[in-house]
Amino acid sequence: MIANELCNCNILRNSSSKITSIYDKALSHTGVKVTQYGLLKYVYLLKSPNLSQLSAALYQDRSTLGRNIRILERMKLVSINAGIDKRQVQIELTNYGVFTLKEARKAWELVQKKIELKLGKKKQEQLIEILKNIEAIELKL
Amino acid sequence: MIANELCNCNILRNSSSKITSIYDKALSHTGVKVTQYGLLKYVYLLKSPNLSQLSAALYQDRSTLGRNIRILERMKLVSINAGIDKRQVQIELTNYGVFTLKEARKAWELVQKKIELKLGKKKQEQLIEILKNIEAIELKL
DNA sequence: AAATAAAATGAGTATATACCCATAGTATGA
DNA sequence: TCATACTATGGGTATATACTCATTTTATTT
Repeated sequence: MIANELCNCNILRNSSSKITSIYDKALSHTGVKVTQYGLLKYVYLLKSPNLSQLSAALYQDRSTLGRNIRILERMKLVSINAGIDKRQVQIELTNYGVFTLKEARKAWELVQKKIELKLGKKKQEQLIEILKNIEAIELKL
Repeated sequence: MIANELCNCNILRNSSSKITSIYDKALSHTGVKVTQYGLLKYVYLLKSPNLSQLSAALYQDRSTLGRNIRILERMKLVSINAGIDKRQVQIELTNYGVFTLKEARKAWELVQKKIELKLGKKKQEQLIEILKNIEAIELKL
């Protein structure tokens, strides 16, 4: 009665997990994981944002972001300071954070290219297109 | 110097997260999340497996499985008993677990169909194909 | 049979994630 | 200006996940 059809959700979860571990291994010598690289990148791109700005840019929960950022702080990659508005925290890359971001960027470029080669340009583009579709889905539930 | 190109890994992570929350909402009235539904389904399909069998079927870490199964045990959805080989634990669905699995299955079918409609058959198939490619990737790192 | 190897699991530790609620600070409207 | 509403964040709690190491049991090899 219950068969084992492919679940869109679980195949995506599995692929996501698999590719995350590939990227993590490719970045491992830099000391950061691909998720942390993403965070550092946005702190850089948004030029010392506060948590709400970061979480809006990353479409992630603020408290999640807060926790993840505090890990980067422990790792001396970012500093967290009170903003002029004292409710806010201003997040800045440390020098070590900038250095690490650049190293991670090099490693990221390599693994990204390798994946693109393995997958081929056409499938790569199809994937992006389909995932955009998925992220745009709003089901009435 | 550091631009914001699309990262295969992060777009997959985001899509995975997004679609997980869609499935979770669709299943919410059954009391289980889509990941837990997947676990229940495999306990059913594998007919009271032990942890190693489950983790092999799901390509997941054994200790992860152990923790997730103990959550299902707390929820009275499965029972965990010692096997004949006393190292093993035998995992069985309770009656409530079977009932919940069936309810979750109905909800899963609905949301799965809705997603397929939104996405279209062609993209659906492309997605599966591409994700299989990704899961098969073995980079020498 | 005794020693050793292998298998199954659990526990410790850690990250990533989200939800809800409390609190502190700021802005706004009467 | 004072009460109220809004904003930014932190903390509690919970799930999902993986890695490493210890322990218990079983299997294998002298």
